Amino acid sequence: MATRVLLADDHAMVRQGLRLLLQREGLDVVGEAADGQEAVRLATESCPDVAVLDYGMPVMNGLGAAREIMQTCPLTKVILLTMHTDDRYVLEAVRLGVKGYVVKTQAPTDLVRAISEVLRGLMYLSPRVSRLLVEAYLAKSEVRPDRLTSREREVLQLVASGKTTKEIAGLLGISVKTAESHRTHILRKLEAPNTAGIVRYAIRQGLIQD
Amino acid sequence: MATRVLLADDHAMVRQGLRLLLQREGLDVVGEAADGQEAVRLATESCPDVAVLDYGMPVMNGLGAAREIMQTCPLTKVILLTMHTDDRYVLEAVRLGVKGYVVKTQAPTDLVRAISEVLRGLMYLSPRVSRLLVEAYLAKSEVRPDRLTSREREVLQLVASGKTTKEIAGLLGISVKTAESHRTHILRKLEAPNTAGIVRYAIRQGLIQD
DNA sequence: CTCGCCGTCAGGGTTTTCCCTCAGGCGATT
DNA sequence: AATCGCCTGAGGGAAAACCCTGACGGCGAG
Repeated sequence: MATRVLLADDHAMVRQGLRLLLQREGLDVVGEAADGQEAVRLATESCPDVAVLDYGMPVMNGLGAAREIMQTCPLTKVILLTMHTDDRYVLEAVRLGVKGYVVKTQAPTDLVRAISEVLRGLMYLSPRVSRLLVEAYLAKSEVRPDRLTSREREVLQLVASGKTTKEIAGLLGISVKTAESHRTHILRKLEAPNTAGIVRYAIRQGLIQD
Repeated sequence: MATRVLLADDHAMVRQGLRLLLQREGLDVVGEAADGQEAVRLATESCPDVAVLDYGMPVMNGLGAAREIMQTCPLTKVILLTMHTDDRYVLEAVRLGVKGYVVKTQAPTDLVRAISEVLRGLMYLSPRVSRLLVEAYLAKSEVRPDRLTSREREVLQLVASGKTTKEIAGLLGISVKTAESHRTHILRKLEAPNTAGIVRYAIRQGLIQD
């Protein structure tokens, strides 16, 4: 019996293309979803062997869907499909128990290989992704989530929403120097060169609306 | 002789999927590009019948690539492939001479239909897009003060990706003062108070990745 | 052929960000 | 008790962003 695969991506065009790619490899695509919730629903019904989930989907993103699917169908191997190679995403996903992490910029064979590997009980990460992980290991002997404190996250949201340091100080009832201090710490922890990096991070994490 | 198609998308996986979709329809995919510049280079060499360009690509986006391709190969019909249905960009693309505007959330048949339509000399817009266009036409008497020029959009992308004004000037081969000038105009047109607003706008419009 | 928009560049100004260092209080962990 | 992380705050300086004004050549529309 062929391997049963669930495919989730909000772009129907991309989804169909991937379906063709997988079918050509002899895989049985048993379901397609356009968002995370639909993916969870379909997975709950069929509990496929593999669930290939796009990271950036509306309603519920790939990571959220992965969490729920792995709870209801522990035997389903989840592979995340993503546009970016950000190491923090990978760490979060791996910590959650995702079996594969594949970047869309890679050749389709990468996804096919990922599926066969996770079916054998192994974990598969796209070359670029694993390289990032290795570099992270070498750089700091331990993989650190580099999490922001709650206060820093609060400041982060305000910065990303366009507030100046002075405004933030006023809003939080602290001195400008303190707000500035938080801002500096955020830049350090995120390894961002400037405000633009802060905003992109905040949006990626869903901390602010668009 | 089969229709010759150039395919440009930064995600190799998506690109391959689309290639399969198009080949299944009897189309001849004569080239694949991972960014706008590569697409322009390949198009200049082969001048295909149709160029299917993803909007959100690194180095040069789909609209920029479309502009250059249409200059060097006037006979090549350009179809933009995009994640978003933003009316402003549709209008700009149409004004530029793009023959098709297809949204990735649509079924693959939408792209196939678009190709056959533009080959017949017609214009094709995805259903959701054309509805927005009609609405825009109806409300046309109003002026759009916040429409960015192509140069401004170029600067916008660099700002949003974290580049400083000095770096942007170097990258574009213009003076720092000119880059600063563009930056100022962007802030005005977007009614944004600072960099954060620029980044959020760029991400909303899908002009930069993550 | 004007007129306006675009892209180019400049001077000169204020404000904000970015980057150091340093330090006290406070709560939790060791 | 001592240490550590977090929040708080400050001084001071370099860089970048922000905001005016003004200018000039090009190019397309009226």
